[in-house]
Amino acid sequence: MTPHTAAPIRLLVVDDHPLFREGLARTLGTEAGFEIVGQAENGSSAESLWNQTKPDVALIDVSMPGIDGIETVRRLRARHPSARLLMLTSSEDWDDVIAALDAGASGYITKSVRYGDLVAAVREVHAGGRPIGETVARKLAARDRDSPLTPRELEVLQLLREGLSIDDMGRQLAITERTVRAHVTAIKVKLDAANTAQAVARGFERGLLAAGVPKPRS
Amino acid sequence: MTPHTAAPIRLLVVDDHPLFREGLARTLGTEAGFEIVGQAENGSSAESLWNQTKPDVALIDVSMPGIDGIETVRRLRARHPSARLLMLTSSEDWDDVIAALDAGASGYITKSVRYGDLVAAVREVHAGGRPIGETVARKLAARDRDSPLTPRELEVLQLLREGLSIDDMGRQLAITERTVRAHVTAIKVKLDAANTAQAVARGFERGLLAAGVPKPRS
DNA sequence: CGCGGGGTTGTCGAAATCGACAATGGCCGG
DNA sequence: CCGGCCATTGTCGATTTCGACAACCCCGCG
Repeated sequence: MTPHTAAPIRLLVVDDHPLFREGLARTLGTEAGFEIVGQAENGSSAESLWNQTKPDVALIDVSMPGIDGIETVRRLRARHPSARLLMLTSSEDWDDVIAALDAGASGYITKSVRYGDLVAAVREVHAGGRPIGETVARKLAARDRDSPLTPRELEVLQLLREGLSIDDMGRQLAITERTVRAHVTAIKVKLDAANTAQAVARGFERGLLAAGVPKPRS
Repeated sequence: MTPHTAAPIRLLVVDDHPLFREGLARTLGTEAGFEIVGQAENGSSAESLWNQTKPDVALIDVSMPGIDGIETVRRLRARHPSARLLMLTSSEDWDDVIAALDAGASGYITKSVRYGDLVAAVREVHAGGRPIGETVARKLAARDRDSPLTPRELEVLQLLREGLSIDDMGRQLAITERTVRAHVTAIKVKLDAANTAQAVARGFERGLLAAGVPKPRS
């Protein structure tokens, strides 16, 4: 069972839910070849712990209060380009998947996987691989054709979802109402929607909008 | 600490996320006075396992594919009126809180609590208490103003999602535009939305609208 | 039987959105 | 270098929706 591991994989677990984090740490800690060197409950704590412990791999939850997982990845990446970061997520949010990989995550895995899959994923990341899971990979490949909207239009759709009026969106984006209307019109055409209301609905249906809370504005 | 516990609390853990369930089970299993007698990943499995193992307390996740936690509680309650069921939830959804307690859950606790709180809650449930957590309790008291939509309003929200105009909805529902408007207004007020667009978004966020395809019309 | 809530309808003017057109400048890839 | 896509802005009137009133009917509940 335990073939005298030459050097155990040193793990840092980052998750805001104590229950999950604790359970995960304890479970992985019993796994052969794994060593939990730290637990963090938020992004800033993760940063300082990384500096202190210099783990081999960090398991980072996507959604966290304050500095979220994506931002944490970005920051760690900036200071430690060789860091191996495996994202963990509960909901399969494609925006987050893309954002995470763009930010420099080595892998992306959902919390719905079986325990052994997670262990395998950690080992793969440690070995330099980029596990992203079958379902995630499949959807990721299909994201191009599933995103008929231009970046700007997507942005407008986000604001639309938040209930802003055309005027407010104009102010928010620092453009004229006319322009916003042009975008909204384009969105409705592209999503085959009769209303802004249906446009938003289509956004959710197509995964352009996540079910969670709207992203914080920069 | 004392290994010779007179009678350990026999626990059944029900959660669809293997990672979380496994971690929780292992962690609680090391706790003095606790014994994990089974793990279930869905409602039906939970039922049969309950019958087999007759646990003292069941930890049941709210959101699960297929038979969800609420329904599981309802079924277990029906067959085992004395069952002690502690609900676990990741998101603080008040509708679920109410539904769970109505269904017969003994307690309700969020996954964001610290580990010790969960242990305490399990013990409290086992002792016949009804822990519901401070935040949950506070919001529960205020559930009146969080009132969900009336059936009719929900129906209107569905149509709104499909992109129908006020007029079309009127025809569809065989009522006047004025009435539809009244419903729409009520929806926006209740969902705290500024637009129909945001109302739809809120519908998705609150789970009033499913991400799938709209239901076929009769 | 009265009370209250849900569902229904009405009116009004004010506000927002739509729709269809045309035009400019920037940037990327052929 | 040119064509095309994207973002931007403009104008026009027509249409839709909003918001805040008030009112009625029906039903279940105490």
